Amino acid sequence: MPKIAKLAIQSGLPQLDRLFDYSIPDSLQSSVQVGSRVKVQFGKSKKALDGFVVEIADRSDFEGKLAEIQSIVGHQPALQPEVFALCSQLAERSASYLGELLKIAVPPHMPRAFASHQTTENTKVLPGEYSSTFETDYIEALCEPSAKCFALAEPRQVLIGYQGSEVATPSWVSLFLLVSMKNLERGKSSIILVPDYREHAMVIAAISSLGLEAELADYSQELPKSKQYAAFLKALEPKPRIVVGSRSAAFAPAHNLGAILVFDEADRSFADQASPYLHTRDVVLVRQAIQKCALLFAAHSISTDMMRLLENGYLQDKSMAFAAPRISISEPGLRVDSHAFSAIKKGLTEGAVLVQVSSLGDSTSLYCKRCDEAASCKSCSGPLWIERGGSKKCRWCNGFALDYVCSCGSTEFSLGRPGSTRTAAELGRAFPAARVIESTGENRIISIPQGKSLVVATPGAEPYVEGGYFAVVLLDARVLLAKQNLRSLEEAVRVWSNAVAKARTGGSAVLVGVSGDLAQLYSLWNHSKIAATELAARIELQLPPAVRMGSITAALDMVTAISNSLALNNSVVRIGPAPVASRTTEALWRLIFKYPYAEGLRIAKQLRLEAARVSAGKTRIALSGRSARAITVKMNDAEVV
DNA sequence: AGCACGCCGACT
DNA sequence: GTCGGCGTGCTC
Repeated sequence: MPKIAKLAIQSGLPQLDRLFDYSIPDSLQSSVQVGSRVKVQFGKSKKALDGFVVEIADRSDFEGKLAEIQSIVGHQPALQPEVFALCSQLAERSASYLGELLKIAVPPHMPRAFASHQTTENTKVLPGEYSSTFETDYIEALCEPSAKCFALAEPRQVLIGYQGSEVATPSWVSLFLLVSMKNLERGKSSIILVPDYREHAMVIAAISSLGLEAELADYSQELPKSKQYAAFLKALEPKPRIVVGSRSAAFAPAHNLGAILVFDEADRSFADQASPYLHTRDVVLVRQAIQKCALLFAAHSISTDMMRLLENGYLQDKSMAFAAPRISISEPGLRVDSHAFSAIKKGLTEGAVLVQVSSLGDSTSLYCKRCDEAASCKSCSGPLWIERGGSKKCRWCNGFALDYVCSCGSTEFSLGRPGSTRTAAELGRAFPAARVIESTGENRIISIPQGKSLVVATPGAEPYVEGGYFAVVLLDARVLLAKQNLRSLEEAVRVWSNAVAKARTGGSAVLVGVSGDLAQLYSLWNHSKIAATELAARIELQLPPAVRMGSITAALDMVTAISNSLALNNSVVRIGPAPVASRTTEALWRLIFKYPYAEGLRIAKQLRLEAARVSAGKTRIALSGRSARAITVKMNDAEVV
């Protein structure tokens, strides 16, 4: 009896978000299985498209004549049923469509990388020969199927050992690897998600020093596409693995998935900047619900999103037990005040010191010496700053303004707050014996050797040093706090804490220029009180994450039509529409809408229908020449405030 | 996305 | 009479 296959077609067309039946030719009867990637002729397109077998059935409900599957790609099913379920649920929830999610979840087939891929040796069974600072019971509890936890991680390095070798690594790395090893022991896989390549490098380094490379599927985005495909193929094998990666690894196939482990979920890099604008936090919450695996978030601070999930009981608090770091605070005053100065001085007598500054370059701003006017770009009127090399540059358009003259005719300027370069130069003069290292987002240093180094770094660019820093000074703490942004407080606390976590045991930290309740709570490392207070304020103001907030961007007539349809749901609060700056000649308007979490799925479905109806036939052509979406829907857009 | 079907204006 | 404009709709 010839079978038919129900296929999800991988295409960029929203209206094809359903299954299509194809007959399986005799020659492929034995090889086609659920999850197989196949080539099919579809519609009027000349070249064959990729499809994924979602179901195999005896008969079809389709009236017309079925086309045949042309060929099969690869020999392992490329789309696991769980990953298919994840993609379809996320497509619904994000007002997107299956094809777009499949593009994220399954990389395109690469014949050469496929041919050279070799299956690795069978996983060696771990005899539990590891040593750590964690109780076995604690690790076991985190590994329980369906355990959903948050852990405030000890803000320092700890030791982890396996079969005689021992390494010092950040506490969260140690914890994640212990959970992964426990899973390997039980024949289960783990997925470790990290915000960027420095954390990625830490995890990979620890895995290799523990001798676990054979089970590693390295999902790094830094690797060439062929290596990324090799990692996908390795994760696809029916063997337990440790998958390590960033956003895209949340979709990685995994044999017998035991746990998903996420470090620092509030880092911006977990929010996708491209459609369907998903946040990794939401992706893993949905995946956990589908696979019933363990889910563990760890961080050095508590985001309001984590706090919300802890308060409503969705996550269990499994914070590590540790001694709070020593933090002193100083009142607003001089930028490098006596507290900061003496901490740097004392730290440098023993080893490396970390100084966190808010921005890179030489000077964050420029003012005319004669009329005190702020210098601004001639072409876009953005503020000028002085970059590392000493040139004047525009913050908005990145253009150079080398021969800038103030509108009053003066060419004499005074400098604003120092950036990393000038801070490094000034501190270098004050501490001539120290080796001064500057690390910024543009020019990042992953780790430095031990020794008397003075490291000046912007948030997120702090290098690791083995054993940790003797002192950590948060120099521009107040500047980070004062950003005009809904999340400035939790973001400031997060970046301070990630810096403090790089101090050694017994090292000191100084929070410079912040006073009041926040400074008091911070010096006591009372993250739960800080997060609870912040969440309470958001609930009072009905701002995320107390409610969800989304946005719709399109031409005014389309936004208005969709806004009217949203108005039918009286739990939705609409703000706008307001015009937004756009690079295209066409004027774009944006509507912001707030809605309760429980309404999310219904609203996403409604918006998807509405957007398809309103934009039918109105696809505009982007400047690049490619067709672009006429309507952009973000179901979770915290950036708009 | 492609591509065909379909129903109204100026042409050998 | 009919060639062709691109609005509408379908793709197993």
